[in-house]
Amino acid sequence: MENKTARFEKLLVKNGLKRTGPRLQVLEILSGRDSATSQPYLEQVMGKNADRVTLYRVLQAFEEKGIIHKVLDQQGTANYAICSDGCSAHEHHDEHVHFNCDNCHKIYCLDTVKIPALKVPAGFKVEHLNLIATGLCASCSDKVN
Amino acid sequence: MENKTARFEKLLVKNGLKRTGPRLQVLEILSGRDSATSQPYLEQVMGKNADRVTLYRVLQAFEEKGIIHKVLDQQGTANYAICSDGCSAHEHHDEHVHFNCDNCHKIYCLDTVKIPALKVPAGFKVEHLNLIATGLCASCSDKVN
DNA sequence: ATATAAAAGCAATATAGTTGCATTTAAAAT
DNA sequence: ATTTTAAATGCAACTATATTGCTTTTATAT
Repeated sequence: MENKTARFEKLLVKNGLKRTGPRLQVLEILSGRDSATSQPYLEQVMGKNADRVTLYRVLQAFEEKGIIHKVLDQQGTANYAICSDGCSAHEHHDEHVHFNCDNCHKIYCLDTVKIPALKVPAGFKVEHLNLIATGLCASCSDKVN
Repeated sequence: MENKTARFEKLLVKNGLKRTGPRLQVLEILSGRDSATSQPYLEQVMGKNADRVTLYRVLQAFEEKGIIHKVLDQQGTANYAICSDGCSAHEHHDEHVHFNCDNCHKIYCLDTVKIPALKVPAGFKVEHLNLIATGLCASCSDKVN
């Protein structure tokens, strides 16, 4: 694999964002995880490397640029995951299913599962769809059996 | 229509809950609305008729008994709506679509729109589905045109 | 009328997120 | 290399939502 940090630096520059410590660290953390990551977790892991407010602003900037997307968990807490290709500042294309495991509480982006089209009552104009499934993830249902 | 308060009182008794002022008022408010109602709104409307904590506990009790269901809005704030028949303390059956209007911010329960079944990756066990659509509700898309 | 479990009230605290402003710094311009 | 400057960070204070422990009140059964 190519140098990861270099890739992240390019990504920042491409989006008109300066190459800063907190930003690189957030990308580093998010890219190393197989599920969406909560703000509180990020805050804890980053420790004193960045102020809480900085973290919030980094996340907001990344979301606006289409670098990450936000998904709320069952408690309403923000979780973030790196976007698939095809997202940009102009539009997110993350209309995949999010799977919320009742056991390990991880939130998986099921990129392969598309949200089916929907018939809504007359007059309603659907702009975006957000489907959250809950249950047991592959790893946890394994353990139970 | 039959006396509404009497109906609510029966509902409480049926669920082993005492007939109290705050509880009746919450039912009164929720039943008079055409969309899900946020905790902050309820708190404001109830004013000094009930303590904040009481309100939270009423909502929690109702949810546990299957009288109301909770849906989080895009900010992660809890909103509540009276359940359709068929919900109970043992299980909720509110797997309808929630429609979140970008303009008036009302959350509609689209009871008639069922969530389509879903194919998920091997190993994942889906327990519940929660589909939130955003866009313009019938009333708001009317106004725009 | 009384007893009692349940509910409500009150105070304090937790958690997530925001705002305004001063300081620092990455990167552009010289 | 230095300087400049817009962008980013840090800090302090604050807001909103939600929770916990404990005391008092009350709906209901006896």
